[in-house]
Formats: sequence, C-alpha cells, structure tokens
Amino acid sequence: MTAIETAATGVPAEGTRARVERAALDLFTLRGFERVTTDEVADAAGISRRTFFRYFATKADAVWGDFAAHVARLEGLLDATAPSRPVLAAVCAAYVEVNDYAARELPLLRERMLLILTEPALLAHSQLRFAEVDRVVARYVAARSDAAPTDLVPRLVAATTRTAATTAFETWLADEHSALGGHLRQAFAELTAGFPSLSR
Amino acid sequence: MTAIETAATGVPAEGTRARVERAALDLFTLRGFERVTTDEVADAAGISRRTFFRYFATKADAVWGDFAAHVARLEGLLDATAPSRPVLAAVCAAYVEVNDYAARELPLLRERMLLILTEPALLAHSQLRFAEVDRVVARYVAARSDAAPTDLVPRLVAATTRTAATTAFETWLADEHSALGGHLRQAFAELTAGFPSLSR
DNA sequence: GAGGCTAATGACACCCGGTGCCACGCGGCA
DNA sequence: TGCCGCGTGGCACCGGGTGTCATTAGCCTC
Repeated sequence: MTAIETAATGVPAEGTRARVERAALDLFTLRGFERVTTDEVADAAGISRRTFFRYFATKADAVWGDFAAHVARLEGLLDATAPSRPVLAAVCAAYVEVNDYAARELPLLRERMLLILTEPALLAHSQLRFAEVDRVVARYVAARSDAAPTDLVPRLVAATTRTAATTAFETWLADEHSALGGHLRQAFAELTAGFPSLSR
Repeated sequence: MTAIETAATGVPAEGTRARVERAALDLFTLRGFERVTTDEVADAAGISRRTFFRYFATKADAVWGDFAAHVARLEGLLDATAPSRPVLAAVCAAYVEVNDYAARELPLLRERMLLILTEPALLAHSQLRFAEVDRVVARYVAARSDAAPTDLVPRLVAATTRTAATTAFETWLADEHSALGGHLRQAFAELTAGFPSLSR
C-alpha cells in the first residue's frame, strides 16, 4: 500500500521529512491541495497519518520547507547591515538577498509559491507564516528608528515590504522565464518611491 | 435549551442572521474564537448547527457582517472618483471614506476587527476576504493607468494600500480613544511618500 | 377551504483535519 | 539480560463543514 519502502518502526528514519514534503508537493500540485487528504500524503511517503502530524503541525505546513530558517536568514542579513545604510533600503536589500536562490532551487521554489499563492487554504495559512517575517522586520525597523515595534511606521514598513515581495512573487510566477530578483527590485523601487509610475 | 425563543420551522425568520452574528461576536470575544464551537453559537442564537452553515459558509464568516456590501461601497467610491484626481490619492481617499463610520457603529467595528486581527484562525481567513478588495482596487488602478489588473503596479498598489489600511486598524485598536481616520491618513501619507519619517 | 408549491429548518450520516492516549518495537546502555 | 528512550502506528475522539431527506409554515391557486 506504500509507494516507498516503509522503514521499520523505531528507527531514526533518516530523510523522512524531506520524503513527506516531496510527496505532499507532488500530490498537491497534481490534484490540488484540498482534494488530497493527509492520509494520501502519508501513504505516499510510507508513514502513518499520525506520524505525518508529528512532522508537520498542519497539512499546510508540509509545503513550506524550512521556513523558519528562511526567516532566520533574513534576520541575520538585517542584523549584518551597515548602520550607514538607510533603514528602508536595508530591508529591501535583505529581501532581495534572502530570495537570491541558486538556479537549481528555483523549480522547487516555484512549485511551493505557486501552491501557496493560488490555493485558497494555503494563501490563508500564509498569513500566519508571514506574520513571523513581519515581526522580525518590524523589530529591526523599530530598533533603527527609535520606535517601538508596535508603532505605526515599523509595522507599516514590515507589512508593506512583505506585501510587495509577495506581489513580486505573483508576477514572477506568471512570467515563466523571468528572474525573481528583477520583480522584487521593481516592486521595491515602486514602493519606496511612492509609485512614481502612476503619474496621473 | 435555546437562549432565545426559537422560531417555528419554515417561517422566514426575520433577523436571524443578525442574531447569529451577535451571538457569535459575543461568544468569540468572551472566550476566544477557537474555544467556541459552532454548536454553541447556533444554540445561543436558537438555531441548529446545520442552519448556521446556511447563513455562513464558515465559522469565521460570522464575524464579518456584510463585508460584500463594504467592498461594493469601496468600488462605488472608486468609480465615482473624478478622473482628474491622481490614481493613488483616489484609492487612499476611497479607503478613508469607506471607513468613515458613524460613532455608534465604532464599538461593533472595534469588536469585529479586534477578533479578525488577533485570532490566528480569523487572521488567516481574512486574507481570503481581503483578496476581494484587492481585486477591486487592482481593477480600478489598471483601468486608470492603461495596464492589466494582473500587472505589477496595479496589484502592488492594491495590496500595499490594503495592507497599510490593515496596519492602521491595528494601531487604532491599540489606542482606545483615537480616531480611525487619523491612523488611516497617517499610514497612507507614509506609504505614498515612501516613508519619509525614515530619514536614515 | 383543499391541495400543491416553495423555502427555511433540523436531524442524521459522513468526510476530513487535528489531537490525546497507549502499546509496540528498535537501538543503546548498564 | 533487562531497562529505558524514542519514533512510530492504531485507535478513539473532537470539531468544522457538507449532502440528503423529512418536516413544517406560508402562500398561491382553483
């Protein structure tokens, strides 16, 4: 009944998480997120449903890879930014850099983001993951600008830059052979200049 | 078993929807969204669980009131904007105006938004409702700027102005006796000017 | 006034995501 | 050899959401 050889119980099960992610991504892409049950994903990965939920808190989390590490990298980039650099530019540059993937990683990124941004249930769930990013950015902006992380401007910068990045991802997905960095830079340029291309 | 007199079956049941919304808001505010079951909401409103899901597609929808009408009002405001007004300013002004509530409506608005923006499940769900707003705004910006609604700038304007409005709601909620309009105007001022308060 | 249509309702069964609990089996260790 | 830790699977359960069907009230028509 299992598509992949089942490991015996009790063993560390090296690489199980990656195998489950792969199975989830494949099935979700093929048939749509809502039309695949966690049972099917678990089966395809050769584990039980119960074990699936030990690796991932929710069905949606299976498509995010190691997002916490992604957020941590962003935070590291921000912390490593020269204080001479303007705050807003620093945030945008960190976003561009943290999303500067190697060419061989792009297909996987595309697959993940296509699911996240087109499947309603995943789009909804994304708000919770993106909130982690917003908190990191707001903290950084607040620290750099003598404000509290809950003040308007830090929150605003965090939320709008993240939204701009997400929008850039959307246009990138719609344009098969374009470069993600270009979309990000263009979005940030529009945002930080107050949308100059809207002359009238 | 019902907290309110149960109407006989088959009658039009005038005002049932409003009664369910009231019960849902009360219970969610009192005990938290996730710790209240739809059974309890239905019971408190004097209807069955099944009927609850005929009024609201999901448990989360019970806190949104007539949001479709809100979106329609925003769309109407945009359509009624003078073509001489700059696009970006038109969008911001429409947001301010559509959120210009009468004083007696503010407590209800506060209650709704506090739930939506602090309860994780509702925050996630909000992305789906806000997407309706984004589509309307992106269509308007696209029409005014000779672009497709799926192009970067229309999407970007829609997503970032809506995000700015949401952030303004958050700071408004945190400040008990402030005016929502002020928060919105300040957020839009920062956004459209490229965050001038971040001098360094 | 009887009968038929429509629409709202409630009861029931079912699916599926998610969780608590427990028992099993493997490897490591004394 | 016996114990322990831990990853695992099975099972029962909860709660959101849906399909189906019978019931009932209002209304319309003859």
